[in-house]
Amino acid sequence: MGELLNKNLSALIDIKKEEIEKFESFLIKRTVSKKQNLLNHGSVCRFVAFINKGCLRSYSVDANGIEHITQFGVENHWIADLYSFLNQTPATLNIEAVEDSEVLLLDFSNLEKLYKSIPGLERYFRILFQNAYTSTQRRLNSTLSISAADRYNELITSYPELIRRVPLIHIASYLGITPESLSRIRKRL
Amino acid sequence: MGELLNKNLSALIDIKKEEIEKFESFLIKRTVSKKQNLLNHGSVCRFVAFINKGCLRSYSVDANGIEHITQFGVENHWIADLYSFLNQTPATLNIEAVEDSEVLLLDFSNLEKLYKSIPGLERYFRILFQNAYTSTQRRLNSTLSISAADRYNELITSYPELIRRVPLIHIASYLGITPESLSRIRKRL
DNA sequence: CGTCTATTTGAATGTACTCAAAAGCGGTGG
DNA sequence: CCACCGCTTTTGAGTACATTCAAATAGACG
Repeated sequence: MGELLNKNLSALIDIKKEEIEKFESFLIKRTVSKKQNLLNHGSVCRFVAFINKGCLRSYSVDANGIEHITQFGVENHWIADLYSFLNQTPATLNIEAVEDSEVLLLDFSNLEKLYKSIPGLERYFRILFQNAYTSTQRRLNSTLSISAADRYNELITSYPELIRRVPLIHIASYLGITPESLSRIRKRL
Repeated sequence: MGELLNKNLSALIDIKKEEIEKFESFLIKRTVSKKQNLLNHGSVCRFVAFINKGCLRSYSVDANGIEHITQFGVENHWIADLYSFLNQTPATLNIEAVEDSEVLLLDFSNLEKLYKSIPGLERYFRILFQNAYTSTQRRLNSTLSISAADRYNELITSYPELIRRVPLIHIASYLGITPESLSRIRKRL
């Protein structure tokens, strides 16, 4: 079901074959076609999703109707409205497929069970959250420290494939600027 | 040594008395007086610090010499340059005491040892990072979605004591605006 | 081929910025 | 205890940059 997930787990923790099988037995496979939503804001996020194939984005919509992208997720990464998931409160984020995608869903109550029966998972998610935390901190710091143009350059050098897979309108949203501003930044290069 | 830490641990995980004692035996107590640095950017962050008393801030300095505060830490919270700590690379952040403070330092190599000998710690830090991650995401989202004035209001309603303990110049830096702008925002209230 | 969305371009606007300076405040030493 | 000094906060004026609004062009997809 999840060779990719299998590798992902094994790369971070020592985990037995039967533990992986158990883990995978709790996952639900789902396909999400382009532009389709995996999560709608307002409903509780009942899962974390491991991306097997494709690309998704999570975003909020502000009071003026402007979208703000919190995360792009590609193969081998997890995506969710984590705050909603952890507190089982209505989501503030939407999650939408940028490409036709395939995800493995892990349910909230199942995750709690799995933490108990596969102790190594605590370590796995500890490392995952640790990395997610530091990269979000770095992104926040960039947002506060450097110009949109520099952030754009940083982004395309760190994730060059993103430009090919994601429309600029979403890149602009991720960077916190308008599509018009991004267009002008790109013209100057 | 750390009644506060003791409570903090016990609130999140099941942990035995002797495990807490073991944990605490690896901690080094240190006082940091106001304006003194606990960490200088450029040197490797060898510790995570649990704040027993006082208030510290972590911040970066950008190419124009402007400070950007990544975190305020008060009693019962941890502070570090986590990226530097985890990768044992030179820190990009400075950590400075805003008030006379007392911290308990946990060394990098000791933490790895403790993860092995006290399995519950994985869970403890998993939860800690999980929370840190979601709150940083929410802060990032606020930075991109709402005006500085609204972010200021959000901050003082969420952490009213911060205004009393931290000079406005630092609040401005945390919000990503100049002290002049913050002063004007406050005048309009 | 036609429609819908993404991207680009232009012009006018506004908000936060910089720079400069004054006022306020806290702490230290004589 | 008061005077001074340094740092914080406020205020003012001019500027710069991304934004908004509008419209044209380009691309993707059925």
